[in-house]
Amino acid sequence: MEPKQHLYLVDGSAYIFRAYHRLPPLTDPEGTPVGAVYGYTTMLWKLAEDLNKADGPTHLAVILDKGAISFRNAIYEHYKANRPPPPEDLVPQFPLIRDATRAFSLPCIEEEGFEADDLIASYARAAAARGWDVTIVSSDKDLMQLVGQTPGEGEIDMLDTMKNQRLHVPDVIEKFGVPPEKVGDVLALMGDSVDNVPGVFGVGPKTASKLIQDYGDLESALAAAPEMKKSKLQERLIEQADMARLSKVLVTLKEDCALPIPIDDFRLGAIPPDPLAAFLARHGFTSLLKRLDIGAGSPAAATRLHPARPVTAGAGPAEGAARQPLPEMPALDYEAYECVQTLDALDRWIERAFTARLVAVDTETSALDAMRADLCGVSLALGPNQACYIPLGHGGSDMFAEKPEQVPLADALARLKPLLESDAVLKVGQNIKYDINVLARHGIAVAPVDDTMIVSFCLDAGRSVDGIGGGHGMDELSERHLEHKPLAFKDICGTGKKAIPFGEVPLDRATRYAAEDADVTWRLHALLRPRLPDEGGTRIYERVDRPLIPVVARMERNGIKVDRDRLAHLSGQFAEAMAALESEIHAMAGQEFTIGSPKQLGDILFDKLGYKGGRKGKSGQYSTDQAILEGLAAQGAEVATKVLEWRQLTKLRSTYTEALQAAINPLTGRVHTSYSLVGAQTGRLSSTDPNLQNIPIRTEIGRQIRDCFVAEPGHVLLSADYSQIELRLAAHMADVPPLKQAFANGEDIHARTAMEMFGHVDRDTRGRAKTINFAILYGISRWGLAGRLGVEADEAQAMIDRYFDRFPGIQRYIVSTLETVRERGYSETLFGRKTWFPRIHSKTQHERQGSERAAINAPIQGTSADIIKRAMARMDPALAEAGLGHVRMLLQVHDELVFELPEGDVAAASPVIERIMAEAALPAVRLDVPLGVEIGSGLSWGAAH
DNA sequence: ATTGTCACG
DNA sequence: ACGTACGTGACAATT
Repeated sequence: MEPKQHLYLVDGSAYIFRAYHRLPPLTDPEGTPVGAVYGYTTMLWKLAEDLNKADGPTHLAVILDKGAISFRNAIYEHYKANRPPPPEDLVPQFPLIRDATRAFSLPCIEEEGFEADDLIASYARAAAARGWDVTIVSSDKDLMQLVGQTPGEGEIDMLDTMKNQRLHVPDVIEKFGVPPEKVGDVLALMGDSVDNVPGVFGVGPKTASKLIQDYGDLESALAAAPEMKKSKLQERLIEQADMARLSKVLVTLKEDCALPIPIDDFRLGAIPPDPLAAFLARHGFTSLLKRLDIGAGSPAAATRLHPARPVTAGAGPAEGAARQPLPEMPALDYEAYECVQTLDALDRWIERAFTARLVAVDTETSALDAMRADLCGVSLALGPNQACYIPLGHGGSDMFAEKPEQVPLADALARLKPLLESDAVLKVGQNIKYDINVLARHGIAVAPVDDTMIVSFCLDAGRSVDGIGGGHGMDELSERHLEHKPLAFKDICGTGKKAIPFGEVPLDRATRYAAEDADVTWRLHALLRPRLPDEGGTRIYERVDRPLIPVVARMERNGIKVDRDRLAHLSGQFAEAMAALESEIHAMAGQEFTIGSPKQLGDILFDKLGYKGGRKGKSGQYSTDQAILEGLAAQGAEVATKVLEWRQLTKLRSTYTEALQAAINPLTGRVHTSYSLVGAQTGRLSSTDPNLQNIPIRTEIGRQIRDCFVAEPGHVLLSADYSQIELRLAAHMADVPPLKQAFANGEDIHARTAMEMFGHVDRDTRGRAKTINFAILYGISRWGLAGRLGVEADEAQAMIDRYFDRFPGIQRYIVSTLETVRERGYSETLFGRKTWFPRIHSKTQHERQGSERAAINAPIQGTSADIIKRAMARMDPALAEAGLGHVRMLLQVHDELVFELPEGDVAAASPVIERIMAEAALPAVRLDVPLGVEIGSGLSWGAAH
């Protein structure tokens, strides 16, 4: 049995007139008269206070008149013609009623051609027919026709908030002498001078009521008139029978209007305080504002957090959950989608979205790069199958070509902007950072947002095995959670040479594809988002990853400047050197071959030239990787040295000097990478297109590429990086006193390790100690360490044993971490980020051990990622507060942040950046070790180190 | 599409 | 019998 629903319908237009006459002529700080608005606002406030009561409304909407003309004017041209124009200082208050309603995040309905009464009647009947109770908040006598209860349906009553009276059937009978269904007949006879309903002249309330009581209804009374005793009344009843009939039509409410917004959308949720506070502040309603801040008795009191939840297939409303069970989601229906091609249709969707307070959004573009792609359209979803596509850039760029009917881009964006920027409406996306950036380029700052991809990541990171079954892409999520395979992009646009841009796809197919994406996103959100609190994902999602979305989006839009000429120059140098090496290598090999082919190279080196190196891999191919070639070089094989040099140059040239030039965005002149927030299982970011997290630094020749990343004239690049952050975290997490102490004292940690391990420090022992330290972080194996150090496995084992001995805590950490991962299936960072290890119990030793090493590393690497993410999220506000709002954060490279700022601001910005990074774990986690931050600046990235 | 190699933290 | 450090992404050759 469905819990009882209770719909409140507020007659907003009628209310404002009453409020106007009852309240003093207040004006707001801008001088706008707001007396009536204030009255209206307090009325909404009072209603909102009932929101959490057991017998209060579950659904609510405000209904307004739109325009002065309705269908009744077509029937009777004098209808409402007597109305005096509204007072001058009331006129500017009409639009504010809508603003006030929006400020409460309540739906606001108005429909051209119908009066508020008709919409109220239609909604009331529709809701009652579903068994809902309905309260009409009004004192309009016309609406009293609706009061009562049809058997099997819900009850309709009225509420007069000014008199604080509820009106039921007996009250109507008392007022009119007839039951509600006869009220229309009474009204028809008596007429209404205000609305200019003629009625029968000389018949007032008393007479009208008496006539209907005596004869049953209007027609019977009119029919009986000739037999009545002669009187003025009888004469007029006969004479004006038609006027009475016309009046009946005028006072009869139209109860079957199309409902512009489904009733389900009126579902109440918590009222977000921010938009309300902004409204109250703007209009100087300080006493209400104070009550809101205090929280006592305010409508937002019960739920100060963001309401962030869907409306119908709810993801667990804060306080209304018990009332509405989660309905089954209907199967996906492509026919249900709407292609929005007119401004009116668009407005309707936007209004509905405001009402729903949660909308899934997806943008379609001409390409994958958010910083270059053109907008083709936007899709919205408000519930399962309630989705639309708004084409905006279809039909190609040819100005003269015939294009499908579309809302002009600028108009559509102007309408979408308030919705997409509204604090009160949560925008849900799958990888919404992309949409944020596309729309940011059109001047829309999308916020607040939720991201299904990131929700999935916070729940299920690492769940995939070999990339199968645990990814966070939409198609994959849809198949996994919705058992639905969405239309494939390539089936819509084709693939390869035959591919067409999305803007060329016919609208019907585009609508199916695009609206489906929004629909699926909405459904995924409804399914996944409620899992966060149940599965311990809320903390990391709400406190770390979600706040990072707009931050990373802005970094991507900032981009970084690269010196194209310098890159081109380097490229040329590399090419020359490569050509020289190539001929030398060919000469040494005694033949020409493709040096870049490991297969050919292996055959030349090992078969033709006879070097020793051995086969490797199931392919039966010779391995020619760096370690092997270095081995050969050590034996005196000069070819190997040349090949290594050649390889380095080709790598640098193709991956960096050439690719980076191509990556310069022609619109901005800068390089904009794309960060993935779900790219690394540990919680690290990853960078693509281009990858700016692997720019060379280790070799001199590679460093020249870093010098090509430059600041704008008058500016510098500032690089701030955590020093040894993972080792510091290991010292804390494993609780290793000597390591903690060394960090507290600011010692050279590798030297300290060398001292502990070997009893003395020199270049060799420090280098070996460094290797061992990293080995620990990565989950050590005797063979791995042996290979790295060039010693036998048992010697490596002896060193590991000694390390465990000198640094007590490390072994305990490893054992207990593995124990928990084996037991629970996941590891956790200090901030609660989970990484799953589905193969921790694998029967294959190799797989199992691989998982074990990753499981030892994940909490450390992941905690480091959490910390820098927290620093990033706090950085812009901190800089702004210090008057450094123009300092731009450009890049993140795992333990490093790169900024661009005017040269003169380095001294002011450095301590702010340093502090935010060093204190990023606080207050959630108090580390036993300090977080060291090193800062440098210069004209290029290379110079900033 | 997969493999080998190598750039980064 | 295997094949070793954790986490990534891009390119070129090869399938």
